[in-house]
Amino acid sequence: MSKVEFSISCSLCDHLKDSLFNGLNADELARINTHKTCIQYKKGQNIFYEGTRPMGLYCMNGGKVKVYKNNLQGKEFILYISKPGDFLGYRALLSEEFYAASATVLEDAKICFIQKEDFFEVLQKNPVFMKRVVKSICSEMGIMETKLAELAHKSVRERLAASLLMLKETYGMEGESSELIDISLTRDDLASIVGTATETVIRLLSEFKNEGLITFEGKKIRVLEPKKLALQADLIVG
Amino acid sequence: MSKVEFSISCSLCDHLKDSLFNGLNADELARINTHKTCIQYKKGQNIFYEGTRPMGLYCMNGGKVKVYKNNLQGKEFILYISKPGDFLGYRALLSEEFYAASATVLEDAKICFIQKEDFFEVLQKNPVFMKRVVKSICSEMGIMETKLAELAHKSVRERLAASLLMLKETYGMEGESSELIDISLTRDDLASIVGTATETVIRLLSEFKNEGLITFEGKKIRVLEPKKLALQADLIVG
DNA sequence: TCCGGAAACTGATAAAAGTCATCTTTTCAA
DNA sequence: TTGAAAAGATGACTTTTATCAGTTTCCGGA
Repeated sequence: MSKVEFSISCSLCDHLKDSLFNGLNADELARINTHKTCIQYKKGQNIFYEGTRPMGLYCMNGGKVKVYKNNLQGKEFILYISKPGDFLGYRALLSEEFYAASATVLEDAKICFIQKEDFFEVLQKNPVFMKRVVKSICSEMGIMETKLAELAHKSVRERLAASLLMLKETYGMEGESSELIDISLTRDDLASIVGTATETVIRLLSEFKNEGLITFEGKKIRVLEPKKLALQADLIVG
Repeated sequence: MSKVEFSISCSLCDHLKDSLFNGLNADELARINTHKTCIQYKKGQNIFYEGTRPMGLYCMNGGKVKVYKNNLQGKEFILYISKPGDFLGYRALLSEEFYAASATVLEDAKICFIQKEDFFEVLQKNPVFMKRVVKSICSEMGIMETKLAELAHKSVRERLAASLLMLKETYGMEGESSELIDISLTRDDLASIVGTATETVIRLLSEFKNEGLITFEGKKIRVLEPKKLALQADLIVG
């Protein structure tokens, strides 16, 4: 397990345009850069643990990271999957609490760490940036409200279909009439996203496959019939 | 169904000290007051509906309100129960989206409506207030993350026990060795909080009663054995 | 290239929870 | 005060999903 440092200026970052930092001026980006450390993580490495104190903000430059909670029995539930341009761990930073979740690398990742003082200074001096951050957080909360209601009343089958569609929206690679979900998740990970047992995911995936809704390509899943999948997810009325 | 107006200055409000407005100066409170309208609602009346556009901020002065989402089949899931001092509907306001949930009065309520322009002006001119609002939202998100993980992996029995304890924490009236949950919820409401069927709540409540963990007092529930209930909720290790 | 462990898969079984039907009790308004 | 509607309760039954035990397949490092 190696943690290799790398160096990239925020102003030159490919993902600046997708990030909440987009729109900051040169001075502000320089301030963000001041004490920044950028590290390459390997699959399986941990970024932060639930219950520890946040010291700054992580900003994704490459790869994919899962943010999850474990219950007392060790069962995992994945709250988010972060991709380049996303902030990581800013919620606990802004609420001045310990991390409520842990973060682990799913696919080899490059992540920059920004000292909280630098982030807070830019945040306090730039009301437009503050507003954008607040808007993003509140939008995220709306998504979580929807997830809560779905988790409460949808069946596992419906939730799996909905999760596949969500993953397609976020990681989908366009094909002619179908889309490949370009993220390699184990059945365990998928179960942790849906909130169910691994065996149940395996069984339902093969049902969806037999029904012609999806196919497997190596470790990845291709969505053949998004409309029919949306019907299964009870997202649209049949 | 009558909506009776009433009048109260924020600076004289009993609940100012519990509210995010606490700490605002006289000028700022005056600005909040400028276009404020205060209305008394009866049980069952609606405050706002999912899918509509927020025009301002609701601030609870009395009573109790449920914030909930309905799924396509009409099943309800209660996201929050708001009490005096709480803000209502500020998430959608700050994310500039439509309401993602609906709000209905559980117990006769007095609610003030603050025009969004007034709220935003105070928010933008007072960075300390902004920081407090952001901190509160992020803290709320942490609670939702925990709820999501619990909903995913806890049994209905565990969730009901946890919900009763949560209600006790928020609405508990101290007794000698037991606490009365001072909010009258129907079994339907309780089912919508836990995310289960009404019959299941009824059965589990009578189990808890037979096990001596709770008793019923009129429409309310008294928690006799919070520690044993916490064990049932799998919140502490037995 | 071969071995060991992880991941994927399958089947059997049990437990949890939803649904439906029915009945009783409570509440509230005419 | 009473009668209808809402809320609460109970039983029978079904479906869903978890759990456990076992097998097969895949993949990376020695």
